[in-house]
Amino acid sequence: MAVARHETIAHAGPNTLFVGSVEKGFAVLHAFRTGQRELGLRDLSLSQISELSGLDKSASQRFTNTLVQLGYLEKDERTRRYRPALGLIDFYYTYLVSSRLAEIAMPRLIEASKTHGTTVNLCEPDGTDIIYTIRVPHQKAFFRATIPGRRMPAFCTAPGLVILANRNKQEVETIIENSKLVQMTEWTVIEPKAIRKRIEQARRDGYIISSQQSMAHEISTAAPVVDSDGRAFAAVQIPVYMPEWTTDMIEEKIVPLVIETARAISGSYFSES
Amino acid sequence: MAVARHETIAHAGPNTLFVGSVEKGFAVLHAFRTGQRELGLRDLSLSQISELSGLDKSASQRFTNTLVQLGYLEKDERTRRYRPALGLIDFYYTYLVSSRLAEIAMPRLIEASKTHGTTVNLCEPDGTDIIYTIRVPHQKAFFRATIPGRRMPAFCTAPGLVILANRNKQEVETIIENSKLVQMTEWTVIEPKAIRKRIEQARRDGYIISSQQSMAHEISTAAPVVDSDGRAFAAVQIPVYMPEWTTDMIEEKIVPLVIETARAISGSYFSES
DNA sequence: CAACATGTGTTAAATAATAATACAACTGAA
DNA sequence: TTCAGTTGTATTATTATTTAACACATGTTG
Repeated sequence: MAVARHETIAHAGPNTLFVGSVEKGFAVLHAFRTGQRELGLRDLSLSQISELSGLDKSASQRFTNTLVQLGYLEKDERTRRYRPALGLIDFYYTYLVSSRLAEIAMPRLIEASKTHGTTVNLCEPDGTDIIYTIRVPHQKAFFRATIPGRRMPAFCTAPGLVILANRNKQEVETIIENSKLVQMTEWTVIEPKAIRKRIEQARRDGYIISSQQSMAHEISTAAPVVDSDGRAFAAVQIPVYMPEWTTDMIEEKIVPLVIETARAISGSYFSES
Repeated sequence: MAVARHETIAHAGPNTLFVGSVEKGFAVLHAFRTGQRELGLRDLSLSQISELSGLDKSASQRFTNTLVQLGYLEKDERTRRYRPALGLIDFYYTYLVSSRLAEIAMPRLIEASKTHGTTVNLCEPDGTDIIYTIRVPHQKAFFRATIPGRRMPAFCTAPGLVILANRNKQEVETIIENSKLVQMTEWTVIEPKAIRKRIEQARRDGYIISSQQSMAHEISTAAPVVDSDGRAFAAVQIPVYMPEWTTDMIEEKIVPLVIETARAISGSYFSES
């Protein structure tokens, strides 16, 4: 049982320096993300939380109560349901404010978004995913697609692929192997060979244009942000939409903008410190 | 001692339904926010974490380790310092994706930002603060001032004051009483009488223009987002900067835009459900 | 209205978190 | 380079804190 407690949730943090209660608290918070994705629910009942987090009823009760007291969840006393509360926003601020990358990138992303009136995003890799770190929105889009913190698979997104293009082959293989290669749209490329080819192409070009790979009508262009060794640790991405934009227009206007913005960020990043 | 454990950090969660370890985990994360604000540090050593969080060395060690394993902190093995990690971004997503307000507001804020090429923000009240929930940035500004999750005192910000203008008097008094009335700039109004007057004015007008109250050269305009009882629970805010914008221009262009955007959000909010 | 599901509160039991300690690794001054 | 001081790491016995089971209350649905 002493071990089972950790196994249940995720890791084996087998040593005495791992506090399981912290993990369980976060498990409750994550239940809301999966609850939204899988069940489409904004708020969850105690038993749903229990289900989604893998904690038993008693534990769910204690952690939920704790999170309410701390201001990370709020409870609707009428429906007895819980939902994420404003306190959670603090962590995004905490992350960004201590990120040198974000500080350098922000003004350049804003500038870039004004050039052609497009959305401009900064993405960072996390395992087999990329995460949208900063978004400067300009077009309306499907709500979830406009929120910072959104995760997408690296293998089928422009930012994911340009980042892989500037990583060594072993890393690329590891990511491809561990990715769930699922179709996001009917055009999504999921054959490892074809994916490697696209990465190869992106490495030669220094950018990538990715059409309808993760969302219909969306064409996504991205270029890598690299450190002094040429290793990518982020990407600048600009999405545009299909009837209005053609590949020719993108090649002419978006590609140079994306490349230049990414290069400027890379440059400042390792010159300033 | 049994009690002291809770007292140390913050609350009295005196019952058995409160899990102290969760609070301590968050205390470590918050140390980074205060560390950034008070010491200007991006990363913290173990002893700094201990200092800032109020946890002893052993506890800091355990919680820090736990948070690293969970992906919320990362450790630079060379300098032995810790910093916030990418995992923290998940919570912003979790909050926004389950917020009906955010979903309704997002497209309207984007639209509004294009009208005159200005930044447009959505703010929500939290105790004596307001928090910038969604930002659609258009102008470059002091980095920290551009990040979602930023907190500002309600009493000296346009969004704070318009929200108070649409709350009952008791709530207003409570907030004023509990606020630390400090000068943010040399023009900040900090006398309770004068603050009440500004709130009164904002109630009559349905909006507020606030000049250099929290930042030099910044003029901030805001209008309330209200529920079906007329109670404000958010605000739309547009900041503009001083040489370029004059009060007349703001009255003419920004005020109607802010009011209309806030009204549209309010309308959708309680019509859709 | 009954049967069921879900939420709430309390408890004894013992696991998992604690804080003290000792050791190791840096840091910088002499 | 050495040494003192500081900071980080690892281990442990102790027990306070979390646990899970239970019983009760409340709401929900056929």
